[in-house]
Amino acid sequence: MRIGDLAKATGVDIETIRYYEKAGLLPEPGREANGYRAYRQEHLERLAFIRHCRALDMPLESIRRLLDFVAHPEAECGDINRLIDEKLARVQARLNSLRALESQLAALRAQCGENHSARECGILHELVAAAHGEACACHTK
Amino acid sequence: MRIGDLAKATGVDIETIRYYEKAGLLPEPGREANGYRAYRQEHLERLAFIRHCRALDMPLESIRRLLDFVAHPEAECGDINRLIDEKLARVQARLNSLRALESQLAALRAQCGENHSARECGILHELVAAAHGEACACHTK
DNA sequence: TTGAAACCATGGAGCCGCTACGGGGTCAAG
DNA sequence: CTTGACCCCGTAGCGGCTCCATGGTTTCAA
Ligand SMILES: [Zn+2]
Ligand SMILES: [Zn+2]
Ligand SMILES: [Zn+2]
Ligand SMILES: [Zn+2]
Repeated sequence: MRIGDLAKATGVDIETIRYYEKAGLLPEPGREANGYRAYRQEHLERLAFIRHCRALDMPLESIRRLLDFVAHPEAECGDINRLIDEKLARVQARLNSLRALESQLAALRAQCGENHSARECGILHELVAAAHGEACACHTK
Repeated sequence: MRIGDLAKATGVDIETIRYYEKAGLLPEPGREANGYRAYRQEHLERLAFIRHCRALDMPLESIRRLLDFVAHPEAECGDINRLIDEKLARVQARLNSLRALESQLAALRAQCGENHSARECGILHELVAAAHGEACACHTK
């Protein structure tokens, strides 16, 4: 399997595959006589593993650690749980801040109805007023 | 006002202030005889404006455009509305994908209760199985 | 007066996870 | 013999900082 075949089989961009190799996530494949990378089934599975973890938005460093566990199945899995728990906590924290952000933006947006000159735009007014230290619609409460 | 005073007054890191200047968001201040930056009230307000926008997670490019409106109050504010609307849409899209991610991670986490060897870890099993093309707890639905 | 601590300056590298480039080599079909 | 589809490598760019190295300036106290 050449890199293009692997890319097609997994839906991963060729450059990304090479990047994973350089990042130490994907083991260096053998080479054909002309220097082309020659992949085998194990690479395909490994790449699928990586992409599945990426679909869960795990950072490459976490994936590296998960791959270590795959390679050393005798280790205790406590770190795996912790890794997921921490990721979950980060996602929930981000959810909370995004929810707050959503209502702030909505409050700000409500300050301007139709088109008019920027001078009279409620949105711009809020932003400038807040920069002067006054209360703003988006950050009250 | 020297850069350290401005930093203290706004809570913005000194390096970040210099970065905003280089990025064209903060106008170049005058200099003291020794080359130190000399800020005035207008810089403080401008920086507060920038930070307030950043608190709304607006990218620097959007802030640049908002500052253009402050400088040109006769322009129509339609673009301001659009800017907020687009940001709001992006926040909501991100919220949706994060909500999905949260339940995926929770489902995955539920695969492993207590500590045991990685070989028998439900989490690792799911991830490896998914890489083989089998169904996984996190992505069934 | 001296000397340490705290401030300021510049330019460049590093973070993450790619993505896009530029400049080349390889190989089969027409 | 040329075209096009592949492949190789190395480097730079994205955003929004953050940190570093190296060196000059100010400010205070001993
Ligand atoms: Zn308006
Ligand atoms: Zn606000
Ligand atoms: Zn487990
Ligand atoms: Zn899954």
